[in-house]
Amino acid sequence: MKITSMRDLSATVRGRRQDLGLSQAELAAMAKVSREWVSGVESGKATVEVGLVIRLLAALGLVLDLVTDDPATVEPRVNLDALLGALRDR
Amino acid sequence: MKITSMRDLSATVRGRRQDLGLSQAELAAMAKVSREWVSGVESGKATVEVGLVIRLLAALGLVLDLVTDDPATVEPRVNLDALLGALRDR
DNA sequence: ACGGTATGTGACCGTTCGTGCACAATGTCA
DNA sequence: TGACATTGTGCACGAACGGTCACATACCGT
Repeated sequence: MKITSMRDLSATVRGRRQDLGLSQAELAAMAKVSREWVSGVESGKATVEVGLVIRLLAALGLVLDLVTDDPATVEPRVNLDALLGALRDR
Repeated sequence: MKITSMRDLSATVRGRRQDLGLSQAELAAMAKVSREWVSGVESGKATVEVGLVIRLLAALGLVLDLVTDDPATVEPRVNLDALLGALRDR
């Protein structure tokens, strides 16, 4: 599953947890976080700490794979529009 | 690149940024975060918000892929040892 | 319909985030 | 070696974290 937003992440977490037949409380105990925090992740809370997320994924038997978006790109390449836009109001 | 810890993530971010020929400041502007924050990520800070990390990876042209650790598993499967250990002191 | 479990949500609290700034340390290139 | 850019680190501040407790709602098997 490609993760480009918190929606993708939350959906994958919930689906995997249910596939494993775990409650939020059980998963929370395994990952050493609170049940409410798991609920937050599954509803797409974007401000959760990435370290805890990695722990959660490990408890679910999920591994993050980081791949380049554009396989053809070898030469250094910059999104100039994004860069200029971000720099405009500085 | 498989991401199982913050070390993996930070190393990948730094490598990719340098491949693109970007400074931390440029990358920070593109992802709309502070330069200091980027420095923290690249040094393995585990408490950074996952939403900002996703923005950063997008700016780097990187996509997260979430795959199951054990491809053979179809039936619900639980790491009972981990679960019991976590529940023990409750 | 009923009972128990599971999940969502809000408030409170102590802690820590992310930003911005300043300065030191490091790297780079002529 | 000497500018200059880049990166690391500490501080103060407002904002928000994650844990916990409480309660409401939703779900499920019988």
